[in-house]
Amino acid sequence: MELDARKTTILNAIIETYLKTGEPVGSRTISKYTDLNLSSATIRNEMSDLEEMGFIIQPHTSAGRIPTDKAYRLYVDRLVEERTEQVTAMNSLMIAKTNRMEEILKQVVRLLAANTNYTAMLSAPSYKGNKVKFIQLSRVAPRQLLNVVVVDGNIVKNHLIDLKEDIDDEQILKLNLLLNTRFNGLTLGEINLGLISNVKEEAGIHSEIVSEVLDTIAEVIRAETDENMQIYTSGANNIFRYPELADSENASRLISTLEEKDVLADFVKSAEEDETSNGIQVYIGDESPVESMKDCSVVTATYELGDGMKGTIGIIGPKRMDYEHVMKSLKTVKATLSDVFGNKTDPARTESEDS
Amino acid sequence: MELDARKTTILNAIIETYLKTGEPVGSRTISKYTDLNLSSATIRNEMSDLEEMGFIIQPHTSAGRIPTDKAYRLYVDRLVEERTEQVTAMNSLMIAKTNRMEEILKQVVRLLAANTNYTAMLSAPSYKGNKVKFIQLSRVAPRQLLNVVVVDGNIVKNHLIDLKEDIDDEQILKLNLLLNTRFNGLTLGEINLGLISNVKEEAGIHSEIVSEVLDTIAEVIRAETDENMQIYTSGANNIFRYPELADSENASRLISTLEEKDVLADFVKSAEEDETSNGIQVYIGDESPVESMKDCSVVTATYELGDGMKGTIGIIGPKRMDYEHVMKSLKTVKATLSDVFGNKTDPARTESEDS
DNA sequence: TATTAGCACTCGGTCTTTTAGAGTGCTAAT
DNA sequence: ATTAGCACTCTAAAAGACCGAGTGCTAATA
Repeated sequence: MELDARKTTILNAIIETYLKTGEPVGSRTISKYTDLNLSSATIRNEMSDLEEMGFIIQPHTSAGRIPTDKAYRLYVDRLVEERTEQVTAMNSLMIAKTNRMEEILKQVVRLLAANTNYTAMLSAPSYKGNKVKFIQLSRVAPRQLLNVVVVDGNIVKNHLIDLKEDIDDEQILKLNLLLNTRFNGLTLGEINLGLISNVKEEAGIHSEIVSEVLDTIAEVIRAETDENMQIYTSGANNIFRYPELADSENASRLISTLEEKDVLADFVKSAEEDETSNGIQVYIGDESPVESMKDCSVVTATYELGDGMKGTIGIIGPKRMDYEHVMKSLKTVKATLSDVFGNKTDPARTESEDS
Repeated sequence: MELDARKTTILNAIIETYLKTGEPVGSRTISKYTDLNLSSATIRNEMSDLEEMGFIIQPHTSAGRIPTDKAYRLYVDRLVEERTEQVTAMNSLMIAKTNRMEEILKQVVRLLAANTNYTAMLSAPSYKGNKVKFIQLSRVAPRQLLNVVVVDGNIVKNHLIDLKEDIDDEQILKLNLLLNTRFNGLTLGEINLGLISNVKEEAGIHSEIVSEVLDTIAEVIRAETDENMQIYTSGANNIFRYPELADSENASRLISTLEEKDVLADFVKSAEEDETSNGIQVYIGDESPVESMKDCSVVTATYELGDGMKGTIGIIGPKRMDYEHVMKSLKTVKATLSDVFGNKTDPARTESEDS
């Protein structure tokens, strides 16, 4: 069977009506809603076809129809094509001036949730692949060294090292020189255990201390490549706005996922991998890799701050979410973030991160 | 009217039964449950008295009675008195060895939630009042300085400073000297704007740069005294276990509070202020300063890591929570935390924090 | 005087029945 | 190909019936 123009119109009308009301849509409604001027009987026939084709289903015999995931997919794909590239300045998105990146991100995610009435998530930009710019050891106390690593994007990592034996200033100087010569310009990913053991040998003298120091650095790096991604969420309570998500069974699982951020982190990671042309990704129901979101749709976008720093923003809502609005909002936020943080000399960029 | 022994016994029976079932308790139940050997009629008379005294109420005419906040308060106070000081080793509390403080805290809060079946919260230890141990400026790029501040408790704060003009090594050295002389040994709270403007004058030369640097430091400190307390929560979904909290109205508000951590931060702060003898605090219903927890009870405990570093752990649950178990768990966690982190040379302590 | 048995009464919860209405599928007419 | 009409289905909501837990009161009892 062919999905001709009329069927498409009808299907669209069904989807849009359902997005608004959340109630199954009947033939009579469509007959009035569209400008097709068809009687409900005709619509019924078409609907019967559409059901056969798997685009809509009846929750029960004598109810109207609701869209299936397949229908949503069609709808979203068309939306994406239309590329309403008009990134309208979301004027409600007035970011209060703060210097603290973290605060800004929290605000952004809050705004996003408030603006859409869905749940919003945001992963802080991660700086995997950024180059080491500066390494420094300094003495804090007789047997305590502070190790600071600055990487591209002005991210600062630091770590305190407790030593078993003393070390004098000259040795520290030497070590600093060595570290900078060997590691500068490398990405954290490139500084692997092999390289580190190389440097250990090279250091020779005081290998004990060097070893300790390098182990610490290795650990910092490992912590980096690990999945300790910062994720902020907001508007979890919005799920209660949508009865189909609000039953305690489902809500409980969702809340749990949102609270224990690690599942979200995995999600974000995989979302960053399946890049799309316009950077926006839509997961409808089962398409999402997260079990607890089987009844939701998730729309994500990746934002970039230059320097290869990337993060992800996402909206989690019912399948009948207002995809158009959500995608527009995400685009706006994406643009805004790049705008605010993209500029190298912006003070907000000089914010440091913890180790 | 007097709250005599028999009334107390009956009230206790009511509370304990209600804690278990969550259903209003009738006279007949009590008549069987207690070893008083009284008929339901007698119990009814007593219950009528207890109601008049404000300890129990009927949700509706023909229902049993449920305890009021006043009754819970009585019950809890007695529990506290009994001081079951036997901090039993919560053997399920096997903290996996990790070096990252943050990870440990997250695990602790998760365990606490799992162990009690309520919602748990935990504030990371804050180091207000700790003394500056070490300050260092170093050049990262021609017009970029890295400012590192280490305070007692081995907390590292750092901040990058972008300069408008160049600065040479000698000047940096001088500044370092100045900063350490003037600020070492002071608490972050003591380094106020007045002192900073003093130092600014003292520096004299290159006041432009010094000014910039000091402003940055001032900002770091301000950020500290600000309420940017780290708070972890777990088991928010547990509220769905208790029907009296699970209606979407209430759940929504609770979830929202748990997600936007700032209200919790205020709570924690005030909880740290009203210290009790045994360090455990119980807020029943309206006693809690947080609006959305009017239908909950909250039990908090303050833990200390020496060095004056303090944090708070808390349990949020229904008023009919198992106070005894909760308090025991909190005590155990409190002890465990001090144990794990209290030791100065423990590697976990050398963890740094972000600025 | 304190306790208890007994009884009428209340009222929320559950289960069943009824009803209204939305929607369908099918058929016959256009 | 479209539509009007009709019988049929099924849900949600309303209405009623009923149960039972629980109470308050009174009169009997120890």
